[in-house]
Amino acid sequence: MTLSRQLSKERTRARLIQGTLKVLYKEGSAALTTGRIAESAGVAQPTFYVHFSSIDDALHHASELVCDRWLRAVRTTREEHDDGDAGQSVRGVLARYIDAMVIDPKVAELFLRHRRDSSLVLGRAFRRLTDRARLSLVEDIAAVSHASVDEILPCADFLLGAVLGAVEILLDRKWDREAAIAAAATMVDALVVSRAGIAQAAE
Amino acid sequence: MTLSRQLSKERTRARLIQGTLKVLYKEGSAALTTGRIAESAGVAQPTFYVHFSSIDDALHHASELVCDRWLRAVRTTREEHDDGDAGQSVRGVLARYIDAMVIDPKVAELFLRHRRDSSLVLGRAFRRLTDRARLSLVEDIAAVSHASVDEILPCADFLLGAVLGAVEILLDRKWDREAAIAAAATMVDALVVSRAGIAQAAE
DNA sequence: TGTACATCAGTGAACGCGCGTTCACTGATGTAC
DNA sequence: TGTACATCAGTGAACGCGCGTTCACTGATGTAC
Repeated sequence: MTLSRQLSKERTRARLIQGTLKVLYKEGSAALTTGRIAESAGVAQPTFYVHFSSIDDALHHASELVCDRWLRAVRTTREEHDDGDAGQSVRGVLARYIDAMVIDPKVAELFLRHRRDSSLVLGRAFRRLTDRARLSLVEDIAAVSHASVDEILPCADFLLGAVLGAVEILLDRKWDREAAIAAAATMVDALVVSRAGIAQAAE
Repeated sequence: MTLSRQLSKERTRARLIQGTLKVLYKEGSAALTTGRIAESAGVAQPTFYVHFSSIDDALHHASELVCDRWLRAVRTTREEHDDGDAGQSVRGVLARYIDAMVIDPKVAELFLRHRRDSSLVLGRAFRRLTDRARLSLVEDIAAVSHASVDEILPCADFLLGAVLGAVEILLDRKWDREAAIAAAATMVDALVVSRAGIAQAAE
């Protein structure tokens, strides 16, 4: 069963991208060298340059993969237990966003670690993803609460903060999924209810 | 006006520590070399080794400085506008914690960036600081609300998340201080009020 | 189907560069008399 | 106070190492006839 050239090349490329994320997750950005990436992918070091022009190039493609996957997941993720409610309440919306991140805990960890670190290509990609997710989250929350997008837009970062806080707690295995989602929903509900006062105070 | 040897050495050492933080903040951990640190401190590169045995050693001392400074600040910071209320309400407690971080925005940014990155010595120090701050925050919040430490301890990460969320928004200059503190207080209040249900659901 | 040739993913070897690290040295500061 | 010597913070030069990067080469896959 010999693989076609194209398929074989695509597999090696995919392994290199996974290797990039794996080294970054396990050893940190200081250990992210072409040699370590290639080793993690099970190929010789110069093979890295057959697929990517630099480590930044590999990170760019890795971040595209990761971001696309997350955006797709947040659109399709449904609550496991109570399907009828899915996305129809604040709690349901938060559950979708939280679940979409927790699907791949290692990538979620990388996101939390690098989302404010613009010195790495990954950080800059995560920042763009954050901008998209923030707007999308506001729209979804507005749709299921008695608030307009404009009213809660100023709170966007706090809403996203509640989601990321829940994700963080789940990654650290401190709470179970239901409790984390409930806590995030409590905080978001309170913030949305007080939206008039907050919006007024904001710059 | 010649400086004494001891004073001169202490100054160079302090400049190297500041240089370490400055390079890390401006150029990221990838650019954190002994050469760049020494350059930032205005000394020759081998001078770095007169004061520190390695970059990790310098980071260790830098993190000690930063963490000590923050812990002192959180104890002494008082609200600027309404002194009478200082620390006597949930809002007052949150204001103290948030202000203590925002005093030095660049260090706060480094904290947010590296607090989950255990590959750097700084990250590990920040994690220990987080553990101390979390417990301290829970105690302070419990003292000003109708809740015991045990009741809100499970929520500790969400409380800290609200503080860090406010700090993040202030660093990004999206809100003013009052609005950010008010929003954090709204979320924390809601969480503390619902503490019984949350505590029950938590593992 | 079989053969001769073309393509190309992957590799070993080699290279220059920048880094961490060491060390003999300098000259200003400190000290003993 | 003055002098001779000791100390030591800071430095220029040199080193080895690991990294990114390049390249000629290999051998399996693809293709034309």
